[in-house]
Amino acid sequence: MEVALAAISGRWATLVLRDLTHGPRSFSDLRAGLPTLSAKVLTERLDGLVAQGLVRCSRSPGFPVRTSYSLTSKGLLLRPLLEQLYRTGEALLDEVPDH
Amino acid sequence: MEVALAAISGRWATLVLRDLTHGPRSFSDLRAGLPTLSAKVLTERLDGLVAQGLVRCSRSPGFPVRTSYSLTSKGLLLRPLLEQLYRTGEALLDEVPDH
DNA sequence: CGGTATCCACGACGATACTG
DNA sequence: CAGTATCGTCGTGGATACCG
Repeated sequence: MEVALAAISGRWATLVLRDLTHGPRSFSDLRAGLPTLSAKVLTERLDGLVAQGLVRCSRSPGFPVRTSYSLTSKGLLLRPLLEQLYRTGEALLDEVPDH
Repeated sequence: MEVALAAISGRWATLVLRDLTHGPRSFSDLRAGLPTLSAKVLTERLDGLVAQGLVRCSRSPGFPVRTSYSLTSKGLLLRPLLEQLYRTGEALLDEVPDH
């Protein structure tokens, strides 16, 4: 469990991973999907995810540079967990407050 | 998803919840199960979980005091998520490092 | 037994400005 | 476009000592 928790640790890492489950995304795509996330933090999260082997990054040559972030096979293992996060969130919202 | 993430936010909150899925636990039980967790942090996590309505606490009268923490119906909703965390953790460990 | 009180360290996060 | 640099805030967590 601690291993899985480390993978999704931090609120933003999880939301970045969710976006990537829908397909490859550029740096700007990710920023557009997470409007309140600063460039610095996004860079930090991506660096961490790449270091953990969950995400890979490819860059186009030339200028301006284009990047493409995508999930590795290891990153794809997180999909069921992300789906369960979604389902559990819905169940919690359905529950009457304070009972 | 953000709702579910909030529920298990923090590494320790999740591990406390896991212990409670096995039944009611006293403060000492929980400490024994999480040896590296300080009393202060355990108290903080429990207070937070109670405030979120996921855990309840009952105290025996007399001295020395005995407490019993258990999951509420809302807390029980987290069970599938905790199981998925376990399964995902195992899958990540099976994966060859760096691929 | 079941906590509090203090203090401190570190990482996550945010805002703003700037660069290859 | 895709970041880096700098600075500051906040929450989580650890250590130690103490209390009802």
